[in-house]
Amino acid sequence: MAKDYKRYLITSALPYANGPVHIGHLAGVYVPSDIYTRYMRLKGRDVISICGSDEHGVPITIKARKEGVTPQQIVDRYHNIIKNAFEGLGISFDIYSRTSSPTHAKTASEFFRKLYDDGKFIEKSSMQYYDEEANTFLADRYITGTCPRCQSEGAYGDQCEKCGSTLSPDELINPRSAVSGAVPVKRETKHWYLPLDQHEEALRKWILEGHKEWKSNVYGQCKSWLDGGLLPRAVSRDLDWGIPVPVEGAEGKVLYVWFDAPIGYISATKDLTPDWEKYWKDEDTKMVHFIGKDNIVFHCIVFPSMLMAHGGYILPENVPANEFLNLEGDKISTSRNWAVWLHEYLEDMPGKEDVLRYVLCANAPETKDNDFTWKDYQARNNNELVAVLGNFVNRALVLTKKYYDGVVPACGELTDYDRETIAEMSQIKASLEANLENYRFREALKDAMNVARIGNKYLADTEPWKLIKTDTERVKTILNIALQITANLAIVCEPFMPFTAAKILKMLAVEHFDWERIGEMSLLEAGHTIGEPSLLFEKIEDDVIQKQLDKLETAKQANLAAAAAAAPVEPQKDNISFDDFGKADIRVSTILAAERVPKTKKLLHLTVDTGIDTRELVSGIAEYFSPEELVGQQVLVLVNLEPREIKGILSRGMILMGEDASGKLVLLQPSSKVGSGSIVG
RNA sequence: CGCGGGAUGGAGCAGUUGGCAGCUCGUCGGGCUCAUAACCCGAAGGUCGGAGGUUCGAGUCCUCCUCCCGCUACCA
Repeated sequence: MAKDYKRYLITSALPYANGPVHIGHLAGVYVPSDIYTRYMRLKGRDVISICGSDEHGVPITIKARKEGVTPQQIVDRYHNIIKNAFEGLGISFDIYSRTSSPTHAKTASEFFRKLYDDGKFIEKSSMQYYDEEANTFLADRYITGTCPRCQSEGAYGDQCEKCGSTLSPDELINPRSAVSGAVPVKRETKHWYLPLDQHEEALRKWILEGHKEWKSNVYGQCKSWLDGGLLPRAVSRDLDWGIPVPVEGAEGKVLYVWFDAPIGYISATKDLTPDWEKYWKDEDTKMVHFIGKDNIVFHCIVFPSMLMAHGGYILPENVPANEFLNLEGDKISTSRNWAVWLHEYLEDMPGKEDVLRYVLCANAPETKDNDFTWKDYQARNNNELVAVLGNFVNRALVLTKKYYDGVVPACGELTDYDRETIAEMSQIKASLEANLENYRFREALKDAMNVARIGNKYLADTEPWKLIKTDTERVKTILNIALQITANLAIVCEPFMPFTAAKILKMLAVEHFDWERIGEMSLLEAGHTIGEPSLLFEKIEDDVIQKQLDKLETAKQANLAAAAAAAPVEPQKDNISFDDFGKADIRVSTILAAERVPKTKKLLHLTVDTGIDTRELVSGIAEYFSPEELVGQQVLVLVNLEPREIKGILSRGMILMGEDASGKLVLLQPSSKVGSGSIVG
């Protein structure tokens, strides 16, 4: 903190170009980074703000295949939507680049090659699943099959969502490619690994000893990784979309998107300025990564390891990662279309860019996940922006217009009360700057709003509208001070609400105020003529909010319908003989006891009377049934299924359930009670 | 026993090294009328997720537990 940096390099997480940007991205990354960058610029510091689209990786190829277009068409579409939306909100990157640019291909390629030539990689061959129809190797996530633990369908190669167990693709029963549906085959493939373990000590010293001031979520996450021991990490993939691995015999292989993406920060800087090296390689540069919590490990462990392996680069001085923003109580989800999309907001709410910036900053998930609701948005606009900020500015300007025809009156003798108010104003700057320097943007925004609060209180206490009848000299001083406070607002709003700051300046008929003058009461000279007052913010009525809520509801319904339609009825399985069927022993059983399996989300530990015996089994149905409602129910149990140990409990059988396309489970039970042990067949 | 973060008046959040529990919004009462019925003052409302412990003193430190979120390495 004590160090005096000569220049600042601000990066914001590269948005992945398989969808537009939503309010979660904004609140977590782009609004804070823009506030910080604007503040740095206002302080007159040498600062550049870097961002761009992250355009490689498997999900983009999948999306392209689904839509029958090329990956390039996908990324072109979203790159443009994202870039324009950022501009619309006043996010002031010095450059918004993209990882499909020629500069990036060259930079990433050279970066890899340097590490390769210096022997920084490990080469390893392994057998991986390959989809012969789609001609592609399959990431774990893109292999589905039956879970070996809980027998449920649709488990992924890395995890079963039903029972929560962590899997490897080899364990899946009847593996299928999620890309084409084909049965995948094993093929040998060679990849390069970055041995993170070799950088463990350096990382440990750098973060755990050198950066104890990092946010607790970031520091804790890093500590946990470092304490757990790092492993070599693959940095290449078998894919035809991305930066080719620049090594002989590496045809058909590209750089892993997480190797390629952070280098995007470097190549974007190159596109911005020929002086890029002084930002990346000079110890006097302070680099700050703005990211969401899902990115912590890549920006604190993987990318720094890459930079250290390469040599010559500086490491980030801070990584102020935010938590997540929810929407109306539910997780924001691109695939479920549960989001407020920035480009749509800008269309639906023209002229309300700063309202969104304000709400997202005031409610930013700085220490924990927060919730965005349209009602809260409306309340903050109406009760804070309109009532406190907009109203004060309007009062000061309208009174000046009315009493002095828009000419700033001279400040006369000060009363004790004036001096108190001026003293309060003089304290704003230190607090505001300390909060901004330490990434406490919510608190900083409060400091800025306090200026308007001070102004409102000052007018209420001095009552110029009464004094104008008795003491016109005094009113001049009061309005002079009110106008100086208004001028101060123009400065303090700039990092948070640039559109509003510009509007205030225009109304004051002033070009610019220097940031360093915050707190001064001589910003406007007596005799200066101000411009026409207009409203900074307008009230947002219920119907506008209702429209947005309806829109979300529509998205939710459409999404449910689409999910049902997109998930067609499972095709019929291969025929079996009567004998095969006869092997299955299904009995009507009664549930005697049920309790949750501790530390799991989905598992219930059941005791059932099968008629044959009383036995224990574990079932992944806890999300749909509470233990209480199950006790006493009759269900169908496949009793001669091979017993399996789940979470330390031997499960002897499987409850048969009906499952719809959304994964919702229902009990199958006899239409009237029959004896336990009754045969189903 | 996988790891990390979180839980504080009705809502959203602060709470630095342990020292009288704060802020914004909402609610109620009052004032004001320049202002977008906006503004100003006052009040009510919290056993700080639960249980135990350390201490003269715990929201804060220790132990255990519950719930929410994220990560768990081929998930961007």
